[in-house]
Amino acid sequence: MRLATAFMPTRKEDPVEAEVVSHKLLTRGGYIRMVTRGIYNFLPLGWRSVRKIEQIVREEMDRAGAQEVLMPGVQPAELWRESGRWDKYGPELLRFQDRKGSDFCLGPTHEEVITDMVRGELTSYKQLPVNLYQIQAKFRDEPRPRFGLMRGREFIMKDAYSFDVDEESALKSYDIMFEAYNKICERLGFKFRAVEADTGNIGGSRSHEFQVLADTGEDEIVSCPECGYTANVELASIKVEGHGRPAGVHLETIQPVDTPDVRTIEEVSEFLGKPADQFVKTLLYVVNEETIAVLVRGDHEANEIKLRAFLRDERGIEIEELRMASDVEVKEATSAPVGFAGPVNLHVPVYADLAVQEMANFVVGANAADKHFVNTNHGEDFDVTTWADLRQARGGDKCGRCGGTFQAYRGIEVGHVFYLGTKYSESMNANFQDENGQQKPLVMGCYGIGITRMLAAIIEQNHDENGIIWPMAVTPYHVTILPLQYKNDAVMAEGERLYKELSDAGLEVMLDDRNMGAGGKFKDADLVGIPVRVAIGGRSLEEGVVELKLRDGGEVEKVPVGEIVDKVIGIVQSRLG
RNA sequence: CGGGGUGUGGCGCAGCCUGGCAGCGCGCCUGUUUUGGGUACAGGAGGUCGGAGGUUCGAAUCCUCUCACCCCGACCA
Repeated sequence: MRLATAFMPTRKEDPVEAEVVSHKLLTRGGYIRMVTRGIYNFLPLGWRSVRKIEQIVREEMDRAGAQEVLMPGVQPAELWRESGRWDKYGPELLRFQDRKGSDFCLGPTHEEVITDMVRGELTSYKQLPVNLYQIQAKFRDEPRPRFGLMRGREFIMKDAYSFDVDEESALKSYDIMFEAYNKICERLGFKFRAVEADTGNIGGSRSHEFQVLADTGEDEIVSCPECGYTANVELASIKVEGHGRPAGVHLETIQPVDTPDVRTIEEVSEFLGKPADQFVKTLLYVVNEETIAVLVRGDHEANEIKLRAFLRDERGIEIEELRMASDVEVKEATSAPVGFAGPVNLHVPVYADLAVQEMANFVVGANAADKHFVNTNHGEDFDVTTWADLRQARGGDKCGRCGGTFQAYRGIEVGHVFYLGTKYSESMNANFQDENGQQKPLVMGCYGIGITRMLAAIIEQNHDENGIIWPMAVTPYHVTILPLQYKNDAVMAEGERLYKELSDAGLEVMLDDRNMGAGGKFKDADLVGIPVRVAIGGRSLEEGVVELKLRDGGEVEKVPVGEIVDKVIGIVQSRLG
């Protein structure tokens, strides 16, 4: 590609709305442009890298025995009504009507369509297992798109769906996908972790996320160096040492204190001069119309996913609705404004996190405006209905599996694998006949990879202050040639020669034939991030050499013009593996 | 959805408070200059000031409504 006529609009300045480095560099480097919030154009360079990522994913999916299909972006409401998700999915599902007034949506995921596609076709156990995938644009009307390609509303995803005869076989399919995802992340050069995860509203029971480690990631994960247990903080189980208060601690008498107009833990903590870990937070939730209280230590975070699992598994509650109580409901339950809720004389079920069990003489809200209690003790001043692990894990917590100490990381979720079971096949009547002639629902799994999110994640892990540093596997071009003096015919001719010979050898080559100064060419080359750079200057050319430099480091190397072609080919081939 | 903010040539911004010629830097075009990390000078093109309504002799500026976008909190590939 010749830059003189290429559509590669680079910029000197960061886009004002960009927060993270991948968004800044993709925009400045001429890879993407925003069309409207959460929706992007992929310019020629950006699209080349997207297609390379797609191709790697495609190769690994095919190798794992999956078959590629393409489903529509526009989906009829009937299928969603059949699965029950038309009412459950919420405003993230973009809905609209056709000219006849029939309901449609833009596909945020494709369980319904794929189940519809195979039902009536996969009718015998002899046809199974089958795994189908597609690479296609999804649309989710995210409440808050941000960070460029990391959380768009329209994004490219690879989604795969497996169909098996029973759970055992389905878990084999799951493991095959799990391995394929590891392979894909390795080929893309990611530093990543496969972590145990929540299943969200896709449904199902077993699930792993593939998290690329990056400080800008939106997810928090913890990992135990002792036993290798790694999980999203939403899910990670925490071991609590011992039980109850430390022996010999003297229990003080509960006392009310005035706390005028201080509500949050930080405010009260500062006001009373006590650290947050001597507070107990009282959070009110509404479960199916009933108000409940959840207690966690002041410096801990309650975890709605654990709470949900606890209510379902330990309390046997069929959860229709679980949400934080509204201001009005808080007032009803505590007869105080928001910010002063506490467990003393609170007439709702009280579920407390295990960490609270070890606390004594702590501070709680007094269920009255501008008042808190100090020296509060569970068992003395209030009763806890049930103790449970209800908080989010964090670095330094004890591993729930082995008692080791968790390390915390931030991650970008680029992939997610689910064991679905028969959730969709049952609701949508996708059955097959087993070897005994019995009708059985297909057992399913589903597997997603955010292709365009991966593009952003690669840059988050591969950049410096000057720009992108592409891994050879996904760079839009392998090598860039910079003839530095555009009025020097010998320099330009040498550029043309290298461009032709390297292209003829099968490499993807960029030639900066623009009529501009050397400085601008160097700046753009660093920004755009092509891994191999060959600079041709008038003086060094007279000495019979050109200058080779790799984007990921090292010094400029002078290479005789007769050797440069073979040398570059060697570098590119060795890096492509 | 809740809270905070911004909309002015392609990009980044000033002007608004206190109404009176629509400006600056970058980029772009022409010429000269420079020729190894965004050279310098001169000339030039390009804007319904997000939109609608109102106040006024006069509105980018004041008022009302509206739309869009950004940032901080609950979701997900």
